[in-house]
Amino acid sequence: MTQNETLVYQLLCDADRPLSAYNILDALRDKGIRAPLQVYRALAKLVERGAVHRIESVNGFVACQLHDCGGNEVSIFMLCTQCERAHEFTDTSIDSRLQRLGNDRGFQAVHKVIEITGLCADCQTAQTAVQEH
Amino acid sequence: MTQNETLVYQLLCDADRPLSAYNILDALRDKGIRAPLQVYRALAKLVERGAVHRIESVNGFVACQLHDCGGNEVSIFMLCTQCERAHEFTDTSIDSRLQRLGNDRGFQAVHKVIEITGLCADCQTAQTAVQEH
DNA sequence: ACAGCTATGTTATATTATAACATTCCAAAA
DNA sequence: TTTTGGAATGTTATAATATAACATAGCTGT
Repeated sequence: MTQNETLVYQLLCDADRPLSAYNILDALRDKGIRAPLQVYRALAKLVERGAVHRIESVNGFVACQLHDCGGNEVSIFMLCTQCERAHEFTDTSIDSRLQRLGNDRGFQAVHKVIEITGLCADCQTAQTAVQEH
Repeated sequence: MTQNETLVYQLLCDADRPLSAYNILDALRDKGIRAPLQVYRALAKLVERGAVHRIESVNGFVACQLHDCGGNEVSIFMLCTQCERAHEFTDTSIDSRLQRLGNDRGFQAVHKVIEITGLCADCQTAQTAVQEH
């Protein structure tokens, strides 16, 4: 990994939620990162390599949470609108079903995005507690 | 539907691919649309009503292609990088599996995004033809 | 040394989206 | 009829996200 990629990757690993490119830029200013392109270039490489995933729904980036995520299986993200955390899963059955849906139509899939936005369990209970209060 | 919503909706219905908000703005300038907000406001209403879907992977918008798309089932989009067309499907099995995946973790889903990017059947054959040529 | 490739840096600009505030329009209550 | 309250609209400015174009540096194999 190059210098800039390492910086960006480490930051994403330490973060507990997806970061935008400009979040990253701001966080790494004192480490020598000065322009958006430096961040976007590092991100592009990391994403290409599967070390980082782009979250389309929030225009953000997270470090891959699955050690075995070689890019073979689709990652499924659950995104909490409250705490902003992103949890990553895979599901073989959804994966193969989606694959077949494409095959049936002769569609040659290159990239798949599955993102669920809502309230995670923790934030639901927190919210209920406030309401009952 | 209001004036602006009608304009935007008609344009999207006539389009054969997702349009960006600024595509729409440009196309409707001579119809009285002058500012991004007019487009974004119309889009927000149309999306809320399920008449239009936002495509996260391309930051674009398409008219719903499913007459029965009441918003109950998740829409699955296949996006061709060549012709840029977006085809919309639903799949009960993926839908319920995804729902269960959320339920198992106590996640309260509000919105789901499923988008597959790649080459549609037509563009694959077109591309093969060129290569063989 | 030098040729070619990758990474880097820098400035400018394109694209996507929203904030803040003023105005108009219309329907329902007085 | 007037008023008044809400929705829709319009306008300007600006925020947030992303890429183009070009210059430089560093490294590797010949």
